Amino acid sequence: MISTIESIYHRLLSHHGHPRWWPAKTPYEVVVGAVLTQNTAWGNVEKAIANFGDAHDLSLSPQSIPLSPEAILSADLPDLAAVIRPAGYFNQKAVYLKTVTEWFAKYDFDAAAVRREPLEKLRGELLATKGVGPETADSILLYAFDFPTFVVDAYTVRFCDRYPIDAGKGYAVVKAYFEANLPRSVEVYNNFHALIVINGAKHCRKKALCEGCPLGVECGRVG
DNA sequence: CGCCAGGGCCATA
DNA sequence: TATGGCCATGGC
Repeated sequence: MISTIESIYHRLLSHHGHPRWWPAKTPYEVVVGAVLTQNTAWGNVEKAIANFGDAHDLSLSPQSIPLSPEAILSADLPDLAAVIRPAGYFNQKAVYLKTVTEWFAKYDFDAAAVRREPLEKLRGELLATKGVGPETADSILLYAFDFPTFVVDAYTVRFCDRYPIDAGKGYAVVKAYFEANLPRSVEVYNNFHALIVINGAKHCRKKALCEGCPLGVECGRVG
């Protein structure tokens, strides 16, 4: 039902406005945020991001590390872990930040160079990177590098469950469902996933009935 | 106090 | 291939 999914998208868009995601200044900051937010509240990610320092500020503590790929690659693991501590799982994520940054190094930390490559090739490389699963890979490709790949996350699954939308089960199946029922558009994929998260965080958190949800009476089914 | 958050890895069967 | 344990902080 193409019209159904699209109508949901437009209802969310008119209700919440243009989301303008991902909240980050640079493509590399999206990459870092995508790893840090794994199973973690965004507020904690913001605290972790804020802990990265300015390379030119000599008053910073020795463990301070600038938010740049070069600095993260050369940083000692314990120091990096200390910086990202508020994001949780800091020992794992410190390693993951290094491995995903090593991937970015293949393109000389150049976002434009990444954008010249085929989507599926990049997706395969990212999925082969330790610490990068399907959601993180698609978040990076869509939000850092503007590739048309739909992001499926916990919010997306809850969203389908509550509406309800029978998008199937499993990451690849749900992703394919959305992509098959929407125009292949970076802007639509970007906005739709952002709106699902924004709407979910506001109205449809886990174990909470949806109150004031713009989607209508169907939304509120707990499944 | 317990539950949960914009997952992914790894061991086991 | 499909579960289940594990990782860890901070907000509510």
